[in-house]
Amino acid sequence: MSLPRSGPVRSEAARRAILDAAVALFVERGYDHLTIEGIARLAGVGKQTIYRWWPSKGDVIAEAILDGRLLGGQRALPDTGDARADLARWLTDLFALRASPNGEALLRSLVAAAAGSAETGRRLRAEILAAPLMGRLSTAMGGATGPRLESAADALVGGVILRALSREQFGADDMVALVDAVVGPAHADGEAPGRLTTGIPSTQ
Amino acid sequence: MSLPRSGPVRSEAARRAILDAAVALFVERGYDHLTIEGIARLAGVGKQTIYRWWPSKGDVIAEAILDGRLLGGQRALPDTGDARADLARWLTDLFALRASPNGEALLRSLVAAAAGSAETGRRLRAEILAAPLMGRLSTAMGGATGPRLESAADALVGGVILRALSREQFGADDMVALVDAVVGPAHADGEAPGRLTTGIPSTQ
Amino acid sequence: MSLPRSGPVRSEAARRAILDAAVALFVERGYDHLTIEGIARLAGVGKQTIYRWWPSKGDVIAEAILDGRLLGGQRALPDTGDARADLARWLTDLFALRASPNGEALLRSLVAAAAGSAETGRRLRAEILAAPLMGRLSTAMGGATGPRLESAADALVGGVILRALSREQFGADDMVALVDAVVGPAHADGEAPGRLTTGIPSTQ
Amino acid sequence: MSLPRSGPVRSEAARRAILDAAVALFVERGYDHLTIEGIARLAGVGKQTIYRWWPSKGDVIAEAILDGRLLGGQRALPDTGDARADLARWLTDLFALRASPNGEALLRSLVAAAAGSAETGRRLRAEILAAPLMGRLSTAMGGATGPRLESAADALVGGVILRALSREQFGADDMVALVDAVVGPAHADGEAPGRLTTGIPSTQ
DNA sequence: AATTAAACGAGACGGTACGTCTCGTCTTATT
DNA sequence: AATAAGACGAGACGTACCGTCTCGTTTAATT
Repeated sequence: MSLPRSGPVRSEAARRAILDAAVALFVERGYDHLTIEGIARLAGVGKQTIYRWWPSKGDVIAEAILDGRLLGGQRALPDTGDARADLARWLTDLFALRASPNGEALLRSLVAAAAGSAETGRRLRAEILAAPLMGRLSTAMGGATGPRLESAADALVGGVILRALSREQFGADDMVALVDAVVGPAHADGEAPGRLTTGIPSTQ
Repeated sequence: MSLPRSGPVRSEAARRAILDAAVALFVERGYDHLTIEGIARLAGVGKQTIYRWWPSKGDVIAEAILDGRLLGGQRALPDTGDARADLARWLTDLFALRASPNGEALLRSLVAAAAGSAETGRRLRAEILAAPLMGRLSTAMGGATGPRLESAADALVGGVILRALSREQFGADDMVALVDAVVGPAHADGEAPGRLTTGIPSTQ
Repeated sequence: MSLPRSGPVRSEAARRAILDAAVALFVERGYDHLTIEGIARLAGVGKQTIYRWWPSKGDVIAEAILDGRLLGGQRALPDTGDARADLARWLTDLFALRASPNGEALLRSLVAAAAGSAETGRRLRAEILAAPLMGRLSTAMGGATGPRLESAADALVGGVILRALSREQFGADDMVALVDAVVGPAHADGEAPGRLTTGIPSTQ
Repeated sequence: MSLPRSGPVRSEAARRAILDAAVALFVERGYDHLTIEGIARLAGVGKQTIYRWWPSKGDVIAEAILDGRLLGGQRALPDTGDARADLARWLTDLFALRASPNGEALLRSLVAAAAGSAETGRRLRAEILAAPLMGRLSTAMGGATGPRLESAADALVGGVILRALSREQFGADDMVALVDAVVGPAHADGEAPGRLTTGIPSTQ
């Protein structure tokens, strides 16, 4: 039951141009050098067209994330059969944002965007902590679910973010240590990895 | 062995006024509304006096952190004998930045500052991950040290940061779950807390 | 043949406010205490609105002169029938810029503006050497025109300016002497004023 | 009756270095780009050493003029026997400040300095209107002296300055016209130059 | 020789203004 | 009515100088 309305409808072309431009500038210069004027200029769009549909640059970025224009590839997770190694590998990729040049700076920029915009913060976590990660992590933890699983996921991703913020080197070994810290170390014998030895077999 | 130099010496009064003003404005308005002009105005100082000694507003904040003007109280950790509970309590405090009004927003602001300034990032992690936390965490983990301990600390603090960024509610229960995820769950019996109950020592 | 352009048109209100403010500050404080920020402040206008339309404060003043906001009254010339006396009187007025308080300082300020801005220099001379002066001077010189007339006008006005620059006193008598020097002295008898009495018309 | 004073005496080396630096920067960049800091830097001198002895940059320039570092060559006047031609030639030189590159800009800069500093104004006129010009001009005017002569000199030099301010072209012909306007035209016959040929003595 | 005091180089300080950039709002002509 | 364009008031950016004020060193005249 919406009011019938005449006149042109929202331009999808403009919307796309804006998001494309925003992503391009974000990747190139980072969140805090990102400006509405710059986006409008690059997109060939009037500033008002941006302000009409998004309240802030943070929300433009949030929508770009939702559209998969940022972080899109981050959802895929390798599957080598070794869940722990897969997780470590995926975290390494996250840290370097898929090995793109300046990927670590880009991750920090995403964090800055998240700090500045509630919507971006929500979406950033939702996208990173998406199904593949949670599934594999649950497996590695012997089927954990609920708050315990969520906390573990937060701990993993948060650990990576904290290292990125501190500009510390963070190599593959550290990622393994991080996974160990959260999932528990692998066992010397052939037993399934897991924190508990209650006899309930890890289904990994 | 520095070159002897004549001329007036750096004004400690100006330095203090600048850091005080920066902290006040940071707490009040957040990192991205923090401006050099605002700091200079409030501190009663010329802008050049700020630019003379700090390359950016991020470095001013970094020095404020180092001076203990921000996060100062964060180093203390309760000691009730129950290391796990103490850690959970301390994380709750961190999340809400010692229960100050807008404490969570302040934490996000610190993250934004860390994202924007390398020095702030380094110092933020260094100050948060200071001795008390590491000591207690090591205890709770059964004496872990080295990369394993650092990773666990990153995981704990990073988990809190990620939640803060995502604007999710994060109550005391969630903190306990986070500690459990990283340290391992408490035991029903009186045994020493630890991840493994098999008697097999952590080989890490 | 200009490109068709959409968008708002230049604000005449802003233009007027800027010129008014510039003139007020110029008269009050002189050219070298005139600042763009001061003009913007007094005019209630953003700085960019000034920079958008004028490249420098000199050009703002140049436009004010062209608008008749400065020197406006300078074009009128008394007409008592005695062209020589009229010229001397007018030069006296010019020297003291119509007897305004600080008029002489104002004249020096105009000279400073002319020295600093090409456009102001052009307009200053054009406005001062306007029709009334040239007409009367031509009469006083017995109908001179062309370079000879222009040179005489430059000599008269330049003489006044040089005295103003040197801060020498320059009274009515000196003005008469200046007119005499350029136009030639009055004759004792009732003959027409002029330099040559040979009856040979000046062909210059 | 000065108080006995111990301590070092004013450094002549510093004084010279300052004036040299001031002249160099003035010639290079013009009066309004001339700064005390720039002079101090180039002279290898503390700012206070300048402020100790001169109240403003205008007074530094005024002293440089007095020292003959600026306008030094301007006092010489050619002597070809034809006073009118000599004057025209000298005015041409003045206009182009002895044909130095940017000489005309330099003249305008001197005018700006004179407009801004009383002492510079006084000295500028005094130096330009020095003995050689006055002598030759008096000759060309048939022995005029006193206010009449001064007025004529002002008219000549002022005419040149006004043209320089207006950025008009001003060639040798115009200089001749200016001399004619002030001194009177040359005669076809060999008679002595002068304004009146009637034998009626100038009553001035 | 020791003392005293000013001149000197260097440069930190609180300020003002520069010219540029971006903000978010508003106005126009076009589609 | 939505758009591209862009003018507007506002104000922060980082830089350049202002004129004043320490500093520590150097240099003379006076003790």
